[in-house]
Formats: sequence, structure tokens, C-alpha cells
Amino acid sequence: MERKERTRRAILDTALDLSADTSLVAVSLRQVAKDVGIVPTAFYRHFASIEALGLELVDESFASLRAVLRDVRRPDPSLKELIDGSVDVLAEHVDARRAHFGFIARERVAGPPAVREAVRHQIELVERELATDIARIPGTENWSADDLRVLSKLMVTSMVATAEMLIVAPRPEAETEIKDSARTQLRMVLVGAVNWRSET
Amino acid sequence: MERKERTRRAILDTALDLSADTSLVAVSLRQVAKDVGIVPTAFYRHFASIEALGLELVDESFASLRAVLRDVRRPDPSLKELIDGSVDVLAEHVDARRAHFGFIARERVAGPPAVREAVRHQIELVERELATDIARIPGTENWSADDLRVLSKLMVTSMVATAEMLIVAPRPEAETEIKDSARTQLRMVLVGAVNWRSET
DNA sequence: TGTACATCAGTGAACGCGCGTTCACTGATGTAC
DNA sequence: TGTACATCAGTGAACGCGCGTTCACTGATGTAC
Repeated sequence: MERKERTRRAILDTALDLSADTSLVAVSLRQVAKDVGIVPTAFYRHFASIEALGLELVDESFASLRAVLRDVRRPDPSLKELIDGSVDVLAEHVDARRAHFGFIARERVAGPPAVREAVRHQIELVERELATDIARIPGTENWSADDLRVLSKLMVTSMVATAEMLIVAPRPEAETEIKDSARTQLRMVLVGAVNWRSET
Repeated sequence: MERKERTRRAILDTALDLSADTSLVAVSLRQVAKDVGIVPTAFYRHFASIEALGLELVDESFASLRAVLRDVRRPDPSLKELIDGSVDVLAEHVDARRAHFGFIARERVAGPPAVREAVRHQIELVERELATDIARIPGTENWSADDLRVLSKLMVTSMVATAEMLIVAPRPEAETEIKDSARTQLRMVLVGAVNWRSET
């Protein structure tokens, strides 16, 4: 019973690793099996197909993304305090779960159709979740539901884009630059959001 | 001399079309040849590999993206006028060159390595170009170079994300919603940008 | 604790298929006269 | 304008390879007694 679980984990980890080169669509069952150290047919003891395996990886990857939201939310911050901290929180999580964030960014646009759809659905859920978080922050009481959704979409897009840049970043020095840029970006967005209701 | 050019175009168009299903990495030379109506070996009369063909498609796709910047710039607008018009301009271009915008979004994260790198390089050039445009708009005279880069990055990211959503949009009705959302997003960002210098 | 047994994770041979790439070729296109 | 000829886009056979999937199997793991 334990052996099965170990092999299953090895298959998931290997597939995630191999997909990082381009996309899960380019990963073959035989290559996964070879890297895991099992015979190709043994793969079927764990998953019906690479695509089915991919859906599992979607779940695991979004657990990592949700962890960012959870950690950002934790200090129960004001709109201002949120800014500086959250970029660092994101960077830490990206560092720890680099493969998961890359997986989301890639498979969202270029994965097997079913995987692509699952990623998009999860992103929509995260956007809603973030909108709820924002609605709890003092100063957003009289925002419309639409405006909340727009802001959370903007922030999730920005978050994914920043994660992408951190992953691609060639050297640790570049990370500091990206983080500074992301912070400024987030500040700009939030300055816009704060001044939003008063202008429209 | 004319026949060659026609076949070459057919190869490029077919490869672009096939890559839309997932990514250029999943497109085979033989499938392209079959759809074009030539024998696989004839492919080599035009391109050394699918990857080389991809680099050509990068150039063509970015011609389409730059056309958006050019059309947005045309009315020589104020910061305010820019907003409402530019989302429509983007939507028009996405509609006309759907395949090119999808190609950029996909291959940026999941293309063959050389293609991926080429797309990223082109995006960086577009960001610089946009920063120069913004610097010419009244009211941004005393912005730092960094702030200009941050805003143009934010706008390009937002532009690509909006293009993606328009491409994925299941029905024409959804387009209106996406455009409204993108407009609000852009307004928020620009409200932030306008109020930016006065706060920092 | 020791043994007999059931389960089922992993094996290995085999299949037909589409892949990229080589090579010598053929015949349509377009040019020189 | 008509013909002879060079170029080179497209052909077709052939190759070795990795692919997903089938099937009957074996032997390690973990359980019942």
C-alpha cells in the first residue's frame, strides 16, 4: 500500500518536472515512466492518461496559489500595509513552489484542453475569493460587485505575471528588481483603486 | 517564383492554425505538410525546421501587436481620451488577427525555447516603445524612467491578458463584458498613474 | 511470532502508427535567345 | 512570339525511432490465522 503511493508521487513529480521544458502536451507517458524507473505499462496502475495526471497537478498547483492568498490575508491588513508585504509573500511562495506556478502559467494557455479548462476555472475561483477578501478591507464598503471583480482580476493577472517573471529571472539579483517593479505596480493599482470611487 | 511564395504562405498559415490547438511544440512537420497538400520533404524547401518557421511567425505576430500601439497613438490623445478608444482598438485588432495574439500568448510561455525567447524579447521592445509613447503625453513630464517602465509593463500585461480573454470568449455577448471590464481596469490603472507622482 | 495466501503493482513482449530526415528523382516554372 | 534549356519546388521510397496501448505474466507487499 505504501509502495503504490511512493510511485504515484514520483510519477506526478516527474511529469511536473518534464512539463517545465515546454508544456504537458509535449510530455510522453513513456518518458515519464522511464524517468520514474518503471515500465511504461505500469503507468496505467496510477493514471488513465497524461491528461488525467494533469488534472491532479492542477489541484496541487492551485493549493500553492491559494496559500499565497492565505498568507497575504493572515495579518488582517489595511489596504496600505497589504502592499509591501504581499509581494514578498508571493516571492517566497514562488521560490518554494516554482514548479507549480510555472505549471499554472503554461497550462492555462497551452495545456491539454481539459487541463487548460480546469486551470481557467480555478483562476476564476481564486479571483472570486480575492474579491471577497478585498470587500472586507475598510474603505471598500461602497464598491460595486463589478468593481471588486475588476480589481481582483487585475491583481490576479498581475500576480501570475509577476510569478512568471520571477520564474524566468536569470539571476537572484534580477529578482530584487522584479520585486521592486511589482511593488510599484501594485501601489499604482491600489492608488488607482483608492481614488476610484471618488472620481466615478 | 510565385508558386514558391504561395506554398510558403500556406505553410506559415497552416502551422499558425495548427498551433492554436495547444502550442507550436505539438505541431509536426508531417501534419503541416499534409494540410498544405505537399509531401513532407518539400517542407525543407522553405524552412529548416518547425522552430525556424516559428521565428517567422513571431515577427508576423508582433507586426499585429505593434499595429495596436500605432492605432492607439494615432489621434495623439490626452491621457483621458486614450482610455475609451484604446480598448476598442485592441478588440478590433484582436478580431482581425485573432491567431497572432493567441500565438503570442501561447508561445511566450510554452513555445519551443528559441521561439519563447524571441517572443519575450519582442514584448520587452514593445514595453519600451509604449514607455516612450507615454512619456510624450502631457502630465508625465516629471516621471522617472523606472515609473514609466512599470506603467508600460502593467499596460502590456493587461493588454495581453485582455487579448487572451477576447480570444477565449465563447460568444460575442461575452466580448462586451470583457471590454467593459478591460476599460474599467485601464481607468483604475490610469487613475493610479495620474495620482502617482503626487503621493510618492 | 510464523506461515499460507490473496491482492495487485510492476513486467516484458508485441502491435501498428506517425515522426523527422536522407536521398536520388521528375517535371513545372520562368528565362535566354 | 516560339523554342530550348536551367533552375529548383515538389516527389516517393526508405530508414530507424519513440509513441500509446493490449495482454498474459510474476513476484513483492501486506493480511488472516
